[in-house]
Amino acid sequence: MRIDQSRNLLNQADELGHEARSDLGDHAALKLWLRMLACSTQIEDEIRKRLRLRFDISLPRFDYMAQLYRQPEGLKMSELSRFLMVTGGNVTGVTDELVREGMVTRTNSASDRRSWIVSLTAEGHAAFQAMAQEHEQWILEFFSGMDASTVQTLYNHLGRLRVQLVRQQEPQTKDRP
Amino acid sequence: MRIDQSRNLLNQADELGHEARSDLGDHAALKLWLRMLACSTQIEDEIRKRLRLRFDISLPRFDYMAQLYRQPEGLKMSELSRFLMVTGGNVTGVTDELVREGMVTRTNSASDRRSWIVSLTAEGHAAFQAMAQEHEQWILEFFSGMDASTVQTLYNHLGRLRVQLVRQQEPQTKDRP
DNA sequence: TTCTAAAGGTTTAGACCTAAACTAATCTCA
DNA sequence: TGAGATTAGTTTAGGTCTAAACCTTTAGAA
Repeated sequence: MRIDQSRNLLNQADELGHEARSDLGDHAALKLWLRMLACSTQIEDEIRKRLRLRFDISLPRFDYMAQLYRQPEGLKMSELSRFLMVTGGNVTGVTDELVREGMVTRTNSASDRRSWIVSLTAEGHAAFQAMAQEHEQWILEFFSGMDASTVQTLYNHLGRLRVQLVRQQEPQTKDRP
Repeated sequence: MRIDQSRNLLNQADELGHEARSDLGDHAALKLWLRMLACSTQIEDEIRKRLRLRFDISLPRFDYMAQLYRQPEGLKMSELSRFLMVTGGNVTGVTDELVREGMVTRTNSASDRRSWIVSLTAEGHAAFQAMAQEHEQWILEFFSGMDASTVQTLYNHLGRLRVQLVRQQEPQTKDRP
């Protein structure tokens, strides 16, 4: 057979999935990025799979409910769109479905007749709480091989990375006097 | 206004995007995961945007060409499907498009009349090379705030994480004697 | 007030992906 | 050898997302 199936797990991790765009140069940053992407993709896919299997819900809808869960007073559609980083049309569709299933309600905004205020129903609140609890256990499982100080180190480094990314990609310094 | 818009960048990084599923508990692993997801998503979205802008190509097609680039002798459709972690139907569609644009060719397999061997044309090879070079510069830019030793540390930690994930999620030990 | 620009939300067309049904070729093994 | 299982690839129906056109309401300026 052409493909050597007996290579060890470490080499496998190098070649599986996204870690394969790097054949031009081999700068460390590129390799880091591809490995980070591979990890994220793998975890996200597994979460997606488990959410579908255990609760018959998609990840985008889970994220939608998570945003409402932390905002008991509800959110405008446009705020949801911004927080979830998806288009308004998408929010409209997901909201329609979740309303149909009794998970959220649309209320007229008192101050703006164009707006809706969307919030979780009691049923939606309870449903999300149950899902979130299990979701957190999955994450603990995925990272169970990493000791606490390593987790903290990674968390700090990625925090700095994130700040830099935000700075790089939003260079519009809109100073309002 | 209800939303405090004057918070600093660090707090912003905490609350933007995916880092918002964590209101139930606050275990470190969960926070790490959400931050890692936020970083990956942000970088990936930016790459997607730039690929579209500069080369009018989608990220999936870029990844497809990357796989062929490192396999000059070509790949079977099924191998592409496995390496890219997408369904066969998807590979069929992307291949059709890239063939139509002269980037790849389908050749009959000598040993298996069911199979195609897909490989980059000379034009496809050159096109990918140009894109990959620029792509790598983008990555260097994104990680430019991180010193070399930090990059290496992250790379190693994520390597161990990846190995563990593979172990956890493929527990089927198919020993063939 | 009234005209215009902007913002909130919806609809529509289309990109990209999957699962499942399908055809054709290959493999297995009694 | 030959029936059944498996594998390679394609097609189809449907889910999720986006961009852009659209309508309504609000805000700002003359």
